[in-house]
Amino acid sequence: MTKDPYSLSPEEFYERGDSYFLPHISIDCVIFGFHDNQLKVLLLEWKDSLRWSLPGGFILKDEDIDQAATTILLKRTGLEKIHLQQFHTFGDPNRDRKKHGINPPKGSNPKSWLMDRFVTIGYWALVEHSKVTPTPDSFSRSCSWREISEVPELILDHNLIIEKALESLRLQLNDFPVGFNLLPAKFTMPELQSLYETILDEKLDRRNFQKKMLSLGILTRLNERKQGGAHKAPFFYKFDKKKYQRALKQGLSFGI
Amino acid sequence: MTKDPYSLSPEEFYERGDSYFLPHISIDCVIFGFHDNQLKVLLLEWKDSLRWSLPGGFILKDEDIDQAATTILLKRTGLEKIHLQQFHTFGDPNRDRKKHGINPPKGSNPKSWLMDRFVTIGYWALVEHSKVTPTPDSFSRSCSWREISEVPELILDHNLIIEKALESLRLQLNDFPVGFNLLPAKFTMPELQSLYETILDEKLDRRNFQKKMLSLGILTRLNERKQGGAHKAPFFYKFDKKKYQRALKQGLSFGI
DNA sequence: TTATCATTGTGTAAGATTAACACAATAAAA
DNA sequence: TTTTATTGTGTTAATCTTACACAATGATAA
Repeated sequence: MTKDPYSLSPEEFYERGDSYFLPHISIDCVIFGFHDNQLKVLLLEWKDSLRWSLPGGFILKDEDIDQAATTILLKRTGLEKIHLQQFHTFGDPNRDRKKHGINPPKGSNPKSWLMDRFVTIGYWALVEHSKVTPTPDSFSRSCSWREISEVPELILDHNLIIEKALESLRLQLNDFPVGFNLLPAKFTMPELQSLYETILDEKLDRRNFQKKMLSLGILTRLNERKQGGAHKAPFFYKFDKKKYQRALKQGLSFGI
Repeated sequence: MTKDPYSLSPEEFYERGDSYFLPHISIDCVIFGFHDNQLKVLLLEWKDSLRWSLPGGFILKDEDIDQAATTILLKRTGLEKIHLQQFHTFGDPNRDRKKHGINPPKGSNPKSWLMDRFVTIGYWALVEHSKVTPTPDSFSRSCSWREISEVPELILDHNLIIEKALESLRLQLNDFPVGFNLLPAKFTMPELQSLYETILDEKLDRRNFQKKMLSLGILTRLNERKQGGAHKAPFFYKFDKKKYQRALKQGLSFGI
């Protein structure tokens, strides 16, 4: 009972994880990144190599659920201080590994707490792709980015969880400029527009988009242009947190 | 184990409710009603008569969480086929009756599963005040409406849960005409406006409000006026579900 | 070296939506 | 019969959104 619960082997975890973690409750994280003009999610490939899943985990008996989600994000990406948005709790009674034909590793307890029905709490996070170090957990052999439109079949209802997360993200995008979290500190207007277009899955007018974004008063244009493209070099911008705080107080509309 | 879990006495429930229900997980419902131009919530008064709480309950081991919430709503109000909106899951590790000085009934097991830490899933519902038959559960001596601004101190974090529910309701109100669920089938424009003003907690222009509502194309004006008021008699309207379905397809904005 | 081309930066006008306000009609009470 | 507060129905001005025009730029092709 005094051992660090995160250093348990998979077998120990199956056998007696429930002495550390709440039974029947899990957390799954949809971690969004943006790279090469594509929206991506972080996925785990299981050691049996046939299954894919979302990064997830469990809640220590005396741990806050947001904290548990933060720990999952940290362990899979190396990132701290990232906003995690709880968006839905999934409680289909068939969320049960047994019912989905998932067996415990050979030699471990087939009556494990992990084989029970689980209610899972969904969180999403927006992270800067380049800052992430994808790190598998002890059940997985790899952790990697997958383009949102090319996500394979995942275990349980994880595909549905991604759908719901994306829906929630789109709604949030209208109320807060969350998209900026996906970009590096310096970005160009075409990059920002491409991000919005990808998340919302619709084309936007370049000129109106720029007007709207600048009118929010939360961007600072740098005296620097992005070189290397085949055409006119666009300016770099940065998201200005101080201006953002000021703008929030005036009750801005971030809808596109 | 074969007994109906909902017919257990409070003592039996404390003692062995966990052979029917998932441990550590509960559901709490914020049931909104509208009466006398006031927004109200349904509360339970405990048998010890010192505490108030939200209507809540637990999830059968093989039951869907939405279904569990539906059952709670039915048992407290007598209403079926009401939309329940899941809005947030509350997972503070101090959500624990012991830590809040709540004791089990005399004679029942002090180590009951019910005294453990619980993660609770919050749902809200909008119901027609006049159709509700407030019904206490076996732990409560009364079930009654309370005006939203006069809610007493509730157990655990139930006051916070109401706050979050109201926040979620306000956001939804901009995306869907949910408010109609709070009114009887026939209502006047001033009544509808008063409802919106109460939920949003702001005054609205009478003429612009009417224009906006009618422009949605989801209301039918009846050839009947509400008599009895001290002044000019306003028309009755009804919410037209067919028109609403048609309007949805065209992607309306319900924002006020 | 110069012309070409796709892209960026900035602006303007029409259309739609929202906000502010005016006045006649009406039902009950004075 | 008059008064009063409220309802029904506009109109106008202000704001926001949408659609589109054109010059400037930086790499590439001629």
